[in-house]
Amino acid sequence: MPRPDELPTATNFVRELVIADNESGTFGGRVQTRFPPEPNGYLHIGHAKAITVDFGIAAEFDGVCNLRFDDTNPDTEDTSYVDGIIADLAWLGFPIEGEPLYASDYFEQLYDWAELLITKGLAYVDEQDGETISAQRGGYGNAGIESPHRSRPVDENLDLFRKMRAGEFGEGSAVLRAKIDMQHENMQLRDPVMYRIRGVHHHRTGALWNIYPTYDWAHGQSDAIEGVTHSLCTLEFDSHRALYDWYLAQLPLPFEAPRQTEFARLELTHTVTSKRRLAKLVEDGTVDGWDDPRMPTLRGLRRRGYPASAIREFCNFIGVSRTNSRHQIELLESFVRTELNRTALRRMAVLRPLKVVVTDWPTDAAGEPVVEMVELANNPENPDDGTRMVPFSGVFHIEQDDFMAEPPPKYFRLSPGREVRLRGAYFVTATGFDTDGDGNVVEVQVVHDPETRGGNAPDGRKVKSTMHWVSAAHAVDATVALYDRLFSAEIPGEATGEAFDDLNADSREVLTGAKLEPALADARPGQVVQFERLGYFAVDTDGPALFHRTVGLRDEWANIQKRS
RNA sequence: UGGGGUGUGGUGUAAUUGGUAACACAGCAGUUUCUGGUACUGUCAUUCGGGGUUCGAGUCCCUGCACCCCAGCCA
Repeated sequence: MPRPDELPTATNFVRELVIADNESGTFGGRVQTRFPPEPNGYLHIGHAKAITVDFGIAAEFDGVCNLRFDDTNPDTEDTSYVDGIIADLAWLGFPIEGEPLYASDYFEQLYDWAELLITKGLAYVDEQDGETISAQRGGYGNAGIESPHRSRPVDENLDLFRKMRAGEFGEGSAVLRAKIDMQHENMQLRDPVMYRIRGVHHHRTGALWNIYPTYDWAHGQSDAIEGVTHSLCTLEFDSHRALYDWYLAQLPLPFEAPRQTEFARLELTHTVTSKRRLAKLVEDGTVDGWDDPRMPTLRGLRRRGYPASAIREFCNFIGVSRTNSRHQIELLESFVRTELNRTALRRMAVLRPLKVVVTDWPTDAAGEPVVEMVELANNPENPDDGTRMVPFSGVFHIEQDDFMAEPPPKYFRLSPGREVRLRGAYFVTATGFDTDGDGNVVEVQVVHDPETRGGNAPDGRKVKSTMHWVSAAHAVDATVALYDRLFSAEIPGEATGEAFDDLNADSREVLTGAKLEPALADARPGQVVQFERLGYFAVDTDGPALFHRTVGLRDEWANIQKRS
């Protein structure tokens, strides 16, 4: 199978567009993009796609991609998000050099340009309230009504606008509007608001400004100031493009006007990515925080153990199109498995322990059970990772799932009278078992074949199953958190219209009695290892007393059970 | 309701720009295997519906249909 970084990257319409621009010399062969998050939340998997597209296109054509914070709305923005976004970006593999850019750095230029529009008779101050303005905008197919202030003289507009800036008007008492066309079929062009009055503290400009530009007035102009050529954004801005172009056409730009191109945002099954919903999950305590391993945030995925490279490869692979779609989260998981299969060290851990006693196990001179060390590969996919020694003795734990008193067809694991292999150790055969009052198996007795030491039978006989195990006397205790989809429905909210109706109440199962092989005591925070036959598990930030299941292994037995 | 956008297998993305549907995931059937993992092999669509142009259409034309976006002083 081709390694992820060798997988063919399909072309896409954005790349084709840039190539065409370069051939026609539209931007003089220059390519510049930008990634423009608003600092009011943390980055999530959807941003990861935008990031790989924005940075990827720039890199591919030897251009630059700047990180620019779109901090035009002080109501919700905060420096802590700025720092968080920069950190997440670096983790994903896109460290920024030097200082990031901010739309707020251009407030003065934006203001000057606004006065220019007023002077040209293309903008006016409107003192009507929001509801009135909204009502006058009309509706789809319905006429708009012009504001009574629409035709006030330039001087009056200028005077009013300067007073807005000076803080002489109260919050919400006036706005600056572009004078375009109240009958336009594109609602975005029905005299959009350019500035609103806000009396709140801005995370960078403090109390300097009383007025703040809207997204539409700030974004294209910021692109132009920076020399962006290809302004890539998501589909919902399609109807804003006409406005983007209109503003730019009225201004004396230092560069050729940038051009906006929209593509579909990334949606995943069983996942929500709207900031509002993610914030609510945190606020309601449904999850532990923005970095809860169940969150689709970059910090959540990171804590869960998702390798940044796997996320990048996934984003590169899914392509860029204009089709609204939702990718199966299984595809992302397959990229995670592919990467982890190559890189994760193998270890043995028993999540739900069942005690097994080897009744014919030898004792030493002191009458203690003999302890043998068996050698196991750290990663069969990568011999360079070497081997480790694991203690084996007469009492050990296996997975409760790995023994059945009455095995169904196709069940290959341990059951009375059946012989299986303990990975790297011995062939054992079950001779008996004990149950508690409820009929649960609480102990299994086995006999071992000394000839099979190391895991192979000299007579060449085969067993159907190889199982993992952990010596009881040497086991390290740990807690393991198993995760399932946060939302049980493929499309959260599809049935009822409310995503939270589809919350999976069992998205986390915490197992406190897990038994680990000794080597795991040295696992580093954040390290991801494979628990053999179970899946990949990430060491918690606080150390190996807690593991998070990143993703399970593909499970043929589970499929067989599902079918019957 | 006006405008804009999008329809290719179960899912997502391709198709040398009119030349006989590719890749991945999922599924199914096998091979290999000291992980029921990995790896490998095979199998799984005629391109939203209906017309038309053409030797030839996923690509062009006509006509329906479905879904998404736009009426924040959010981005």
